[in-house]
Amino acid sequence: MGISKNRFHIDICPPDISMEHIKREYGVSKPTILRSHSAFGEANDSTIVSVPYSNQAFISNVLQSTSRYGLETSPLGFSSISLVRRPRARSKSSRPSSSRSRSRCLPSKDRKSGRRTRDSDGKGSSSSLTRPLSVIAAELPHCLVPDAAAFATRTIKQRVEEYNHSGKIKRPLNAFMLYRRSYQNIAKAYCSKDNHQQVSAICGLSWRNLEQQEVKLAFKDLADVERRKHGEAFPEYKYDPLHSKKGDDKNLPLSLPTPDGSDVEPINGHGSVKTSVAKRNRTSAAKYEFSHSDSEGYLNTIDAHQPLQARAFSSYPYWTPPSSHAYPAVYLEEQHTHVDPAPFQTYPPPSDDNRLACRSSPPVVCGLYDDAADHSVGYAEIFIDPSLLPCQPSMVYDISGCSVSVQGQWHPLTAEKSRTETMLSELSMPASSYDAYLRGVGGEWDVEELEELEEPSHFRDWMRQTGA
DNA sequence: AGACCTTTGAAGGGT
DNA sequence: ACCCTTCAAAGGTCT
Repeated sequence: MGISKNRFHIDICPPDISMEHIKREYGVSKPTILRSHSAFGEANDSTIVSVPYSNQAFISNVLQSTSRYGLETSPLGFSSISLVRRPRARSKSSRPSSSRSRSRCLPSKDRKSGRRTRDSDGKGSSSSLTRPLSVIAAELPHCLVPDAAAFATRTIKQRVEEYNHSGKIKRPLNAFMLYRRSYQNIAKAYCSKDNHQQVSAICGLSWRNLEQQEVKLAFKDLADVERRKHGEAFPEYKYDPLHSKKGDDKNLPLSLPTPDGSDVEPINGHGSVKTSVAKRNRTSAAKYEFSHSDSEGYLNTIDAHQPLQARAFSSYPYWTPPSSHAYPAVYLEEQHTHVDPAPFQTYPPPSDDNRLACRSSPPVVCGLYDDAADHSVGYAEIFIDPSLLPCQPSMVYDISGCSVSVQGQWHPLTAEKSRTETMLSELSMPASSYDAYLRGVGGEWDVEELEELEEPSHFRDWMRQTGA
């Protein structure tokens, strides 16, 4: 849904709320139903209600109500976003081969100058953005903020697996890319669609003009970690832009040794392999001496020094697909470490392969990344988006003996067990969701009868079996 | 189908 | 040292 200047739209799903309730809930006199549709392709019709906003009380009402209703767009200080679309670059056949896009035709200095011009002349996007995304994110607990620290500290095994999957070694993310990755979901809330031109513009504006220096320094530190870990995973990798042009390197197979010395298949990459052991002399001066095995300490260090962006790094231990706000999102993740899993619990988000019916059959149940590289004992953790629970978001649940983290707090509880069972029963999840939960995607998981999991001990046993 | 768009920053080669 | 280019993400848009 687009966002208009004076109204914003709420996706109420299912539409079991009366107009009177909407008026009372949101404090608006004339809500307008824009459309009804089947948001999940099933019987769960969704009603988009357009309501005006003009005061803080209304905003507060909306934010407090998002535990039950999905918030499609936010009223936080934004007017409509419109980008002045640049004329498309000439077709490949009609332009010089050395230029691949309009922007790339320009010197970097001119490109940056062009960005400033677009911003300064008022035609740029999100000129009404007045607060940095990190601050806005802290006020939108229902929005996902991917864990940049967890991303930057991905293990060598994870990075090699990514390389095996993509067939090429990706460049490490710089500070802005980490920042953009963290707050893109916040920025999306102010885009008409998942328009990444707008997302980039919003993130760029926030990063360039609004974000506090401490936040940027923290992301730069994470970028240093990302580069260092990338170098550890691919010690022979060397960025080679002259030979990495898309399309030009398709016939340039590279044989890259893995960190453990074993050979891998030749690849098409955006890097080349140095025959010598010499690597670039990294000029980055990490503020914190940090080993991957001590990511918790690293995060604590960051949090102690940079309280503002702690929200960004500690993040939330769950992942909420954009279109499934209205239902609890429950994820299942294999944890293989006895260390506080906070740095690892959100990355990577469920892939398309193991994401279960996020848009088709809420509640969502996901099997997350399974990284058994460094750990031997696996146990299950379940994550529930607290903003989607029909109760206070600060509650901590314990599902069948498994620790459950809510709002970044990790508490292996025993006292709240019955509450969880009560909560689950109150959710009235359709049988198909349980089925999906048990089956996984594409039949990758074993299917067990629901009855066998009614008892917590059964569930725990089941998790141990499947997690072994 | 695949390039383009949009952002910042890293890193390479060339001058 | 400076300039220029490419590419990291990412999904809609365009050719």
